[in-house]
Amino acid sequence: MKILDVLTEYGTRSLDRTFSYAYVGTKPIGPRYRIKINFNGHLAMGFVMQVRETQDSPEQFEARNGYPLKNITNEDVVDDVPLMDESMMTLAKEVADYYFAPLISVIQAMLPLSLSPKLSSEHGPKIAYEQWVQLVSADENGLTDKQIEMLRLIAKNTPILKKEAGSPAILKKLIEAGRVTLFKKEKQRLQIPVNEREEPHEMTELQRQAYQKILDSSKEVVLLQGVTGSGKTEVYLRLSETVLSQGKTVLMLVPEISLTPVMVEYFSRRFGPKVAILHSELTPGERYDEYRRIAQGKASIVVGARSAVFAPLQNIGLIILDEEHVESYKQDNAPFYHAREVAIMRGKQEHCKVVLGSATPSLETKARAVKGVYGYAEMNRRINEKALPKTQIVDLTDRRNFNAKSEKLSAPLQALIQEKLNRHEQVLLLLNRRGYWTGINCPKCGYIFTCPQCGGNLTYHQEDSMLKCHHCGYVMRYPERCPDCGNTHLRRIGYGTERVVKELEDLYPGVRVARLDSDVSRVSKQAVAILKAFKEGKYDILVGTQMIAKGHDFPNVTLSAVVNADIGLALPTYRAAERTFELIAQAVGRSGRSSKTGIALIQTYNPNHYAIRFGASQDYESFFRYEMQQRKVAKYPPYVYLILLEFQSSNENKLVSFAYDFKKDVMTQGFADVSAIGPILPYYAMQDGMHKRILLLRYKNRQQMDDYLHEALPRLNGLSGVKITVNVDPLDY
DNA sequence: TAGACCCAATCC
DNA sequence: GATTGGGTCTAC
Repeated sequence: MKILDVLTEYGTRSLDRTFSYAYVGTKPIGPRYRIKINFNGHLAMGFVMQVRETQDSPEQFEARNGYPLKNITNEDVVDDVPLMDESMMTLAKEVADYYFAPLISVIQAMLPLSLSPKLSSEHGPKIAYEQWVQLVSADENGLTDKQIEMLRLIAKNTPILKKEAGSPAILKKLIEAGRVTLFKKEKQRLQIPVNEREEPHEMTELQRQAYQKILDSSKEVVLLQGVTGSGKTEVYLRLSETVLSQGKTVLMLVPEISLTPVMVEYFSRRFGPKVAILHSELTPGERYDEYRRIAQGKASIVVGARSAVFAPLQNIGLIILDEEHVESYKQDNAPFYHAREVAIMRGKQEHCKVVLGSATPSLETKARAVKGVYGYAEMNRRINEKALPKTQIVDLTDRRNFNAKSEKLSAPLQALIQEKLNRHEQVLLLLNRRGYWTGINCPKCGYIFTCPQCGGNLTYHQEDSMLKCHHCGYVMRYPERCPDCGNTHLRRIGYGTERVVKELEDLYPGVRVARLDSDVSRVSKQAVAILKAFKEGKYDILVGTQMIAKGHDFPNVTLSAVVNADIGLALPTYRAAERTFELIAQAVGRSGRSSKTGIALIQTYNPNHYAIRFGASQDYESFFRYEMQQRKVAKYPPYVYLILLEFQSSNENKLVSFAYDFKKDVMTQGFADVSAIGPILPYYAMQDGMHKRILLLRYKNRQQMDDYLHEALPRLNGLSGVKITVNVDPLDY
């Protein structure tokens, strides 16, 4: 008798183990096939982990194990082939292990909906087919003129899409006459623009050295640190060329979806149509097609965002993570994986180089490069020796920097914008806050409009006159009066991107201002359209959140300004300074990328803060040294590891005592160098009726803590109705 | 006393 | 995650 050990589709900790079924079918079956199972009296999707033989009869099996086996028949087998190859399975196990995530939930994160081991995959898109017409014989004898016309068209263009051939009735006659046949072929739903081929650019001396150093490095992971404008992309392309010429494939990761089209264009100009795209904004159908195209070996380059790290490429020769420091590489819901870490796991497994590119590497990566764990290549000058832009810091606490026209845009900034507008050059304004006013309260009774779902602050959006919660998505219409005291005069505080646009339009009548933040880019393709229009000079000023600061090359921008550099500094995370430094450094790097000299301006209430000073002067090395000291003193990464545990329950009393019990359990293990912060109320303390507490573990010995948690989580999970989520290497707190 | 409701255990 | 079964509460 064949026994199947299967995972169920449910990604919970208590079900992170296999269940056994008897296979009585005849169809091929094996590891990584999906089957439909009867699980506790209901239908569910199962995922086969192992097939084994037993000599036992069903009765003997039941006597030996204490439960009867349920049968799996031919009808229950979903797949004809395994869903993934063994190496992807090994990767899934490693990711699940590292992130304390149920294995099935990692597998589900890796696969497009249609191939995912869950029942809902049955409603996913199917393979789309197109009908094609193939010429059999061009013999025109006995055909009508209309039929001959079509036959000649087909003869000239065979094979031709059926719908392009013309009248179906005439085509039918031609088929009956044996002149042509129909066949069907898989349709590729995602149309990737075809670009003209381009010869490689001559590399500069610095690029050539970096390229060679990466190839020669004995380390598998190499940090490529190149200042903005130093031409990292050309190095990526040359490395890819080398790897492709060896018959291997390339995985190219970019931090944001809006950067994929640009990168795809670079690669397709250089290497032609063997590029596939994978990211979460593709339609499920497009994603499915691209996934299969990659799995079938029809693409040798994959460009994509975070989830593309799981692209089913075979024979990988190179993985590149551009802008390695960007936090969007970390998934912000379970299993909380970081594409950089997964890429490194994959690189190790496939024995291929992993190149981490950045102008301002994350402290973790830089520290490892300094220690020699990673290889290191540097490009410290811009192409054509272009000077970095001049920078100016404007002290917002000094009233002399303001005039009567604006409370948000200082006089020096106003003057610079005017100067650039006069010269028909472009301006980039960065503000890390969406919306119009960022807070509403009642000056009479002190009532503050907060989110009833999660307690966060509500932001007023003028676009649709709504109050929105940026954390959980709660929306309400803008109230005319205070719900407490009825006062109709509400106080509006703070400002976001929408308000800055309004301010600019008032200050410079006739100016063309575009805005780009996640409100705008939520409408698909809007981000790409706005970036393109701005590049083409259809706008004078682009206002946006950090999504406009990354990777984009705007040749005509000669002024970039950070409207309020302090927003990031106030955030409750150990990375506040690093984020602020990055934002400023990136903003400065956006200005003056072509022949014109650029200038960058930083408005801040903390003009002497090291993150702002070093950011403005683009002095990464000094920032790195200073911030490393801070982290060492404060006991934060990269000096320690972090794990964030989140506890959830509807019963607050049980929740709190459970959280303290957990902490006690950790702290009484007698581990050295372990500290725990909390349990504390998280910033967002409620979520659909569930209370939350968090516990932050800091430790030095990863192996020790891993072993402990792998034992403790199953033991303590689900006790007294408290749910535990684990976030390994969290970026907040 | 039947039905509603909640909680914890179980799933092969 | 879905189902079940037991315990407790509640309305008439």
